[in-house]
Formats: sequence, structure tokens, C-alpha cells
Amino acid sequence: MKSCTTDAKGLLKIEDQMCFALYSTSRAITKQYAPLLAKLDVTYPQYLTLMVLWQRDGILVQEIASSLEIDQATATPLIQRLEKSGIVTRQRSKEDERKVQVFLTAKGRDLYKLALSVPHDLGCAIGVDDKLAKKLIKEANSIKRSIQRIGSATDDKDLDQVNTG
Amino acid sequence: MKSCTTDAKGLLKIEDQMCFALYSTSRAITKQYAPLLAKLDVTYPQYLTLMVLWQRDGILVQEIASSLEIDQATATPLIQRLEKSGIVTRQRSKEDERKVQVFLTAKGRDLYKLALSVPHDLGCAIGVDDKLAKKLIKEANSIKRSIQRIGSATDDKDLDQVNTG
DNA sequence: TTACATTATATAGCAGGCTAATGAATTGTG
DNA sequence: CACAATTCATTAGCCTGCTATATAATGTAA
Repeated sequence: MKSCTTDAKGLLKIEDQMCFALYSTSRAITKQYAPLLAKLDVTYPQYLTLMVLWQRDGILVQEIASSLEIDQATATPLIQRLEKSGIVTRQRSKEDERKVQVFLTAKGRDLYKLALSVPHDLGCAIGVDDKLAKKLIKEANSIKRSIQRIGSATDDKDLDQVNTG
Repeated sequence: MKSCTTDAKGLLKIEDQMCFALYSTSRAITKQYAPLLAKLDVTYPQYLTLMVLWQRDGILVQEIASSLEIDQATATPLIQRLEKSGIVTRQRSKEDERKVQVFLTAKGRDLYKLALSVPHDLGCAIGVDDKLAKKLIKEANSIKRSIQRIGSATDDKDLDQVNTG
């Protein structure tokens, strides 16, 4: 009788896990980005970094990290690689020497024109209609808000739960 | 006039990107898993691997890879780390020496009992109701299907698109 | 049966991700 | 002012992920 050490009842199935659905789908889409971003010679996280810089050039390492919702220690080498590619430059702030500002180079600014076709091309590659995309963004954001809400509730008292795995 | 090299019109904003929403949300949830899985002394991908093995012990490396929707070259070292932790054993198949079967050890089987509380505890940590979770799984799966559909359509002729970024 | 393709796994090299620890600059406080 | 705490960035060490390549076993065709 192995019923205690195997999942005969199917209580822990990978295809029922919300996190797995998001994790595998985001990787599937990222894989579709790859050939498009290859034309700009950047990776997906580097592309996200550029998006932020095209909005606000000269922002700090920490601001890029929080925009991408990644750790600062992940952002530093990411930006260093962009610097090595000649897409950005880094420069210590004069007012506060702890801070490092990230600036687009001419090459980095020029990539913007190439990037403009990426969303359209990706739409072709994944064939997802705009309505579903917007709905998913909304739902994903509501999950992140919920996590933040619970996480900040140091006094976690009456938090009831469900099996959302 | 920098309007050609910066995104004044907001055409490429990170918060409008569906892929970013999935990518950042999946990492946010994975971070909530970490303390729960620390009790089993496994990572999230290792936990997914265990889920598959609790369903079908003794399956091949390639079967684990396809279940997790990761590359086979990612699966091998993942399984090797589980082996080093004493959670699984690997063994060349007798009938076909190319194949490697992965078996749970007693320790690996025992972890199942501990894992049973993970979905509940994660629900507490992220506070997402079951209905939303199921909806997201469905939507994510429909995206993956759409990608497969287009990807397999070598004769991609009349595929119209949208900006789903 | 030799030759060639295919299959299954493993390895190498690179780019993220994370936590933890380090270092340098700034801020806050007694 | 001095010293502690904080802040910002970097580095180190680990675990994913990927592509490309290698290696061995199997399948297939001439």
C-alpha cells in the first residue's frame, strides 16, 4: 500500500497549480520574443530595461530594479552587460556618490525605432487577442497586490485561505 | 527634439506588457513558496519535479522535462541535484541504455506528507481565491495552445495580430 | 553489415534569478 | 562632533533557464 507516499488522489498535480501556469506560460512567451529581440541583440530582461530607460533616461540602478520587480543584485550585472554591449553607460551621481545613474547611449536610443515593431510581431507569434491580454494583466496585478497586502500585514490574524497552489 | 529616441507616446510601457505581468507575478508567487518549500529542503522547480514523480515514479528524464515544460538540458542537472540531496536515484534503463529512469527514494516518498500542506499554506500567503486561480490557469493554457498552434503552422499565411506585447 | 540518421542524456557556456555579505557614502542621533 | 544606522551598489555563491555540442545507443537503409 503506497497510498501514503504517492499521490493516488491527485492532490498535487502540476497542471492544477496556478504558479506553474504563469511560470510556464511566461517562459513560452519569452521564447517567442527571442527571435524578435535578436534583431536588437538584447535579451528579454534587457529589453524590459530599455523600455524603462526610454521612459526615463538617467534613472538609478535601484529604480530599474524596482520597475522590473527584480532584486538590485540582479539588476547590476544586467546593466553591466548592457554597458558592455554599448547600449548604456553608468555614472556615479555627483550629489550622492552611493547612487549610480544609467544613461542610454546613441545606440541605445536608436534601438527604440527597431523596438517599435516588436509588440506587433509578438502578437503575430502568440496570436492572443488584446482583450485576453488586458484581462490577464489585470488579474496578474490583482494577485501581486494581494501578496503585498498580506505581506505587509505583519499582524496576520484572520487570513483565511484556499488551495490555489 | 528627442521624440524619435524616447518613448514620449508611451508605446512601449512595461506595465502594458502581458509577458511582464506573467513573468513578474510568477516570480512573486515563487518567492512566497520559498519559505514553505524550505521545510522540505527543495526549490520550486524541484518541488514540481517531485509532483510529477509522486504521480509516476520511475519516469524518464525527458518525461520530467516535458511535464515541467523545460528543456532536457535543464532537467538533467535539476535531477542531479535532487539525487545529491538523496531524494531520487537515477538508473540506466536495461532495455534501452540511452534512457535514464528517475526513482524516488524513501526520503523522496516521505516528503509527500509534508508537501500536502503546501497548497493550503501558499493560499494563505497569496490570498487568491480559487475561482481566480482556475480562471488564470485556463487563460494561461489557452495562450500556450495558441502559441503551439501558430508555431506548428509552418504555412503561416493569414495570421492577423494585435499588440499584446 | 556498414553507413547514416535518430534518439536520450550529458556537458559547456552564457544570462538571468535569488540570498547573503561587503564596501562606501550619507543620514540620524546622542 | 562622533558613532551608529541606513542606503545604494557590488560581489560571491548557488540554482535555474537557454542553445549548442558531444557521446553513446538504437534504428534504418543501402
